[in-house]
Amino acid sequence: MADQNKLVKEITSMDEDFAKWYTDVVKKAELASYSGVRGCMVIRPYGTALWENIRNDLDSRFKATGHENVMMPMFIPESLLQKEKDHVEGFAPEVAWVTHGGEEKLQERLCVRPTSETLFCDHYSEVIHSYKDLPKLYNQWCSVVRWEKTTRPFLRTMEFFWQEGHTMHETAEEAIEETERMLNVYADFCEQSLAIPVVKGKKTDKEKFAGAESTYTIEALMHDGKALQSGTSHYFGDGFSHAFNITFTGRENTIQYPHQTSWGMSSRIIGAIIMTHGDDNGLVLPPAVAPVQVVIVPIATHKPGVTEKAQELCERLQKGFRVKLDLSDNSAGWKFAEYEMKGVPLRLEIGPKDIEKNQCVLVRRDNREKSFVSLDSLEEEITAHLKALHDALYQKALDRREEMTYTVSNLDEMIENATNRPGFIKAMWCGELACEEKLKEVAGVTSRCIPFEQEAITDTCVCCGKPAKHMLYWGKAY
RNA sequence: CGGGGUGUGGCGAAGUUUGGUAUCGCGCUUGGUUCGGGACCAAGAGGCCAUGGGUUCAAGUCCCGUCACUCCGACCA
Repeated sequence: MADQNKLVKEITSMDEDFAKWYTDVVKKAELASYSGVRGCMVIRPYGTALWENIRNDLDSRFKATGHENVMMPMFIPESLLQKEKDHVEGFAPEVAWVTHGGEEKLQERLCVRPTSETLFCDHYSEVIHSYKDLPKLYNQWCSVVRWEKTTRPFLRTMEFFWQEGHTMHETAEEAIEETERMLNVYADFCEQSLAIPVVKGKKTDKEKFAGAESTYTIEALMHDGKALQSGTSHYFGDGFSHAFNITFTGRENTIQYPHQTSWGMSSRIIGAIIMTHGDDNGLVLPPAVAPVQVVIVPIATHKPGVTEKAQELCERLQKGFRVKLDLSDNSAGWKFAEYEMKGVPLRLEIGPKDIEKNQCVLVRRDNREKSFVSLDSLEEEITAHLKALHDALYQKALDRREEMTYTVSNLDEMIENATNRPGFIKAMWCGELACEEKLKEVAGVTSRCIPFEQEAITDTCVCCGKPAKHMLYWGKAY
């Protein structure tokens, strides 16, 4: 009653301390907990169920675009990693090495995969011989290891879970098309399933993936105004093909090198969900991936018939939704708070008064609006409310992003904005690395992407004043 | 990897300044009463105070090291 809007007292409010709010939500919603291994987390059942839903949704999108799943080794011999120069330079500082097998020192050390381009390439060199073998459209679900200095649950851990697609194509055009196609798959997934609006674009050379010719990205804006790269798609050209000697006989009977792509989305996206939709009462989950879409809280279970009615309702709804019935002897109020903290989209309350009137109470997580719903039309109501909730989450996130997106035309404005207002900053750029570096130094921002949707703000670079080539999104990033 | 902070039952903390054998709240167990926004009563269980050394008759407390977590930078999905 002291604070009507914040019913869950155990979570630090966002305004007070966003970083603490984040870890509170991760812990209180039982998504993950720290493990005994430095920088690695235990993803708890609720977090795992969320990841499985994300995975199944994405996987079906990959299948629909013609991809097949494979499983590669988790070790990479040093010589294999060394084959592509830019790639190894990019990853060398953060790979973990296996030097012993049992008691014996290995002749060649093995790295624990930080990403699997080299393994895929090694395999592709064996299985690709003719243009008829192309395209190869492979994906793998796995975990990878990067020896990070600083870690945070989901956002940056030493081991993280992801999928990595690796494809080979006959022509550059086809590969570029694939790179763009998969970026769109990610963007659609974020918007349709996670209710997270994203900006699609291309990374600058400074920010692109080690070994890639070009890197595409989807960038999302978190509640605190920091950007989160939510998925990437890379076009490699034929650089790795040359390095790994992958060749095929083309249609004209000549030896050719295939063109490659890779693309990935990681368990970091769970961090994006938390920081896009969460509020001071905890997690808010988009219905498409929520482990529990509807929780049923029976009221006054000691009264005759209540438990039975709740069970009956649960069985009925399980046919169409992910439903949980909580029959524990915690108080109703405790349960309300608990499932709000865990972000369950809809709550149904059913008590003696409802049973009399053949209704139940339906409460939405995002705005906590209550309505009385007839049991006769419950399925329809739930479907409609889940849809409305998804749309509201998306719209709210989009509105916030727009509110927190600023446009600047010179260096003073850039510094003033970056210092005082968290969010995306749109500004023109000449294309020079020096300007990117200077902006990082004087304003603390990095280029997030060169958006596909370009606007002409001015015709000069925000930093040096020379003629501008592109409009970029800038910001501080996770 | 540089700078700061923190480590005490499962969780959150007090106790550290000024050494004297560990306290509180929540949670947990059992029984009972409750039940429409984190219920109440009663009785219990649970900690060699992160870790390794050192000082001392005596260390949660003082000294040195290590580890983990965390915040701010640098690096990165």
